[in-house]
Amino acid sequence: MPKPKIELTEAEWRIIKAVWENEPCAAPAIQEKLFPQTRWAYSTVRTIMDRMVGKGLLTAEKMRNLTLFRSAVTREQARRGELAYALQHAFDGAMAPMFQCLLDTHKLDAEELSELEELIKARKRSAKK
Amino acid sequence: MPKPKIELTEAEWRIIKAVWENEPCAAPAIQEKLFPQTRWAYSTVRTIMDRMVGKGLLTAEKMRNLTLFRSAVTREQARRGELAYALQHAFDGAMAPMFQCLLDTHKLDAEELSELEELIKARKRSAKK
DNA sequence: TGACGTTATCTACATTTGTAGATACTGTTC
DNA sequence: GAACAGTATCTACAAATGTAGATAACGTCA
Repeated sequence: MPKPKIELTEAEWRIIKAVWENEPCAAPAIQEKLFPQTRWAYSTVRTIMDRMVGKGLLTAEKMRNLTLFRSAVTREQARRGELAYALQHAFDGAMAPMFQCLLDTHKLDAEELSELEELIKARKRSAKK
Repeated sequence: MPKPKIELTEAEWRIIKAVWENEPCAAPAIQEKLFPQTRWAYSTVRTIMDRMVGKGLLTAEKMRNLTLFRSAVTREQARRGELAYALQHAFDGAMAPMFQCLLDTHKLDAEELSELEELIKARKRSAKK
């Protein structure tokens, strides 16, 4: 069965995104990469990453003096987890109100709306067959 | 200006939902209402509610021996906050991938898909004028 | 006015998260 | 083999969150 409930904190999101883009990678590289935005010290990054390994969000493999990290959940899984959280808590599991809110809040131009329509049509087609 | 960044924890969601449905209300009532699902003690509920007042999520008004609580953010605001969090962190602000993920993850039948299409069409109309 | 049920207040403690300094180790290069 | 740069480990601490017991105060009804 799939990973149960994937939920990431803000810091964890930052890190796993960097990992996805550099996989496999060492902690110092991630720290450097994030430093401009976060100003985090190496030990900060490393602590979070180690904790993420404990949670099953990353895996670590030690080679000589280097620890290589890899993501243990895919971007899709993480995204789904985040959406599931919002859907469950804020919308009691009801999709329509969620879409409604999304459409109400984020002003999309006609073109973007058409794009969404396309997505739905595509889904309809694939569901039908 | 509107409330900056509204983010609720799981426990806070539970409570504010109960408040929205009973507003204005006293803490003991909320505790009783939630007890079947949560098994929380009165002091647990009360502590969370007091902290929520501190965060500006609820307001409290003391009358004699009773404290009446009211929500300080609307359901819509809270929903928007939750979606904004997901959109920002999981999708880097891009709506289309978010919709895509939503459609991929939660299987909707033809009817529900049409409903969504309707929502989009309605939005198109109102945007046009 | 004393007892009782209701509500409130205080204090406490474990866990998780954010943050990082200090110190130790390792492999490489004179 | 001493120095050094790069990496890792350990320890720490504050804030936020989840959880609740113990105690006090209030209002009401005999």
